[in-house]
Amino acid sequence: MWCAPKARPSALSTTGKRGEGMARTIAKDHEAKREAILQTAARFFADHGFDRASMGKLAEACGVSKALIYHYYPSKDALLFDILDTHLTALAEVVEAAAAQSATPQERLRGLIRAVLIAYRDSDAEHKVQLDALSSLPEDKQTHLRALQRRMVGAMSECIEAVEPERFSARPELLRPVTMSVFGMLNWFYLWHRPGGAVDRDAYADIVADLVMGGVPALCVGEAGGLE
Amino acid sequence: MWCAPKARPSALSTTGKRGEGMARTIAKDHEAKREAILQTAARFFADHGFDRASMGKLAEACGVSKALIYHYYPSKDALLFDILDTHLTALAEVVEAAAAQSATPQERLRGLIRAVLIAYRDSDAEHKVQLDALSSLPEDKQTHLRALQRRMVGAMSECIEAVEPERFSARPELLRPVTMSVFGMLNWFYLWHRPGGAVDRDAYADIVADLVMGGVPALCVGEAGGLE
DNA sequence: CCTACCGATCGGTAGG
DNA sequence: CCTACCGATCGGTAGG
Repeated sequence: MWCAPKARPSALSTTGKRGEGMARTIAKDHEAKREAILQTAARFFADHGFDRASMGKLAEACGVSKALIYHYYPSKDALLFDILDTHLTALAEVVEAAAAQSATPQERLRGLIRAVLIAYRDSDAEHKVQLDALSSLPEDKQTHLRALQRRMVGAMSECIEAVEPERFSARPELLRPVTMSVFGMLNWFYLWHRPGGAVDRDAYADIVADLVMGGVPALCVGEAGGLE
Repeated sequence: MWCAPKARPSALSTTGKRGEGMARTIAKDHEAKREAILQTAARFFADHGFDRASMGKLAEACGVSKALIYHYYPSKDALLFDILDTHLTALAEVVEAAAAQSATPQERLRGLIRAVLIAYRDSDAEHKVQLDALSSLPEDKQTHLRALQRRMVGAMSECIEAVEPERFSARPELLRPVTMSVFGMLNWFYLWHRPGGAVDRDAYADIVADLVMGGVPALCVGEAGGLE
């Protein structure tokens, strides 16, 4: 991370034959600094909006120069991608682990919903950035990230289906809307939740779980739901 | 519709007309032009993101000069505000009208949910712009718009409460999270719904209504979930 | 790891 | 002297 070309001995030195000679040690705190930038950037982008947040102001918020950020990331988009990739990868793993728990379907679904909200706790910024800026990424980057989202949706979908298998085998077209309803409830949470309020994340996880588990049996089977 | 500046059947195309000899009147189509700009802008801001959408490109999409847009609106922010104010005012009126219907609480809630989704049908662009850009408006403008949102939330909240008054008087702190859950489901809809799919807006309205009306009685009052 | 810059483009406004 | 507009360009600032 710090190059000192002027101080380096010339190629005439005896070690020159071996090429680079001494291996440049990668700074011990390289990774730590990169991660610090990543986290600060997520917060900064979330607070100001990705487009309005300039790299210069971000550098200021990080307490480093703009050039340093460009030392770690080749572009603003690359920084955004790393934020979202790190976030969604962790999230997909959490969700799939919770979905693989051996328990009753009810307990597993409740645990999964709880796990998502807990995972969101320390990722409000990343979550917001995702909603704000994911679609401004180049298509191939988007494809990769949306695949991670799809893993989450798939795991949730299976857990929901397992709670009422007969109903969803009778009305399979209901599974996707119900799954998306759950994500709607969860992904909307950060917009109205105020820490310290009467309903914390665990309490809200139970509300969501109760609504879906209590509501699915009430889904009207009789009425022909809107086939176009 | 507005993307092709060559053949515009629109109200904005009077520019090229000869019309010599005609006295300049106060444009009869002034209001029509303003509304055309408003609608095109909503679509354009939704598609490209408010910050990335330049006034120049918007003018191009409208088939007019940038200066003409500034003739109607003093600033980009003023245009954004008019989009959101028009949208949210109409929405608040729709919601309050549906909430005032005389019917059983169940029918009223179902009708309200349906009314919101139908109102969203022709306002996907405005809805998206709201989520994308409302918070970038100056504070006083935000305050005015958030008051409109609060009217919607209030009407929905009352309709939900009326379905299970005893439960919510026993656990009043549940009303807000349940209300927000419903808006989460509704406001998330546009992100996954594809027109022509198996579940259209009316069908989804019924799903949401069933989930909340079936789910609220299942909300656990104590510690363990009360599913019967 | 910074200062010094660039090509381009931004939102907004001039004269006529 | 007005309203309704356009071609051209302003001073600043963006990402890099």
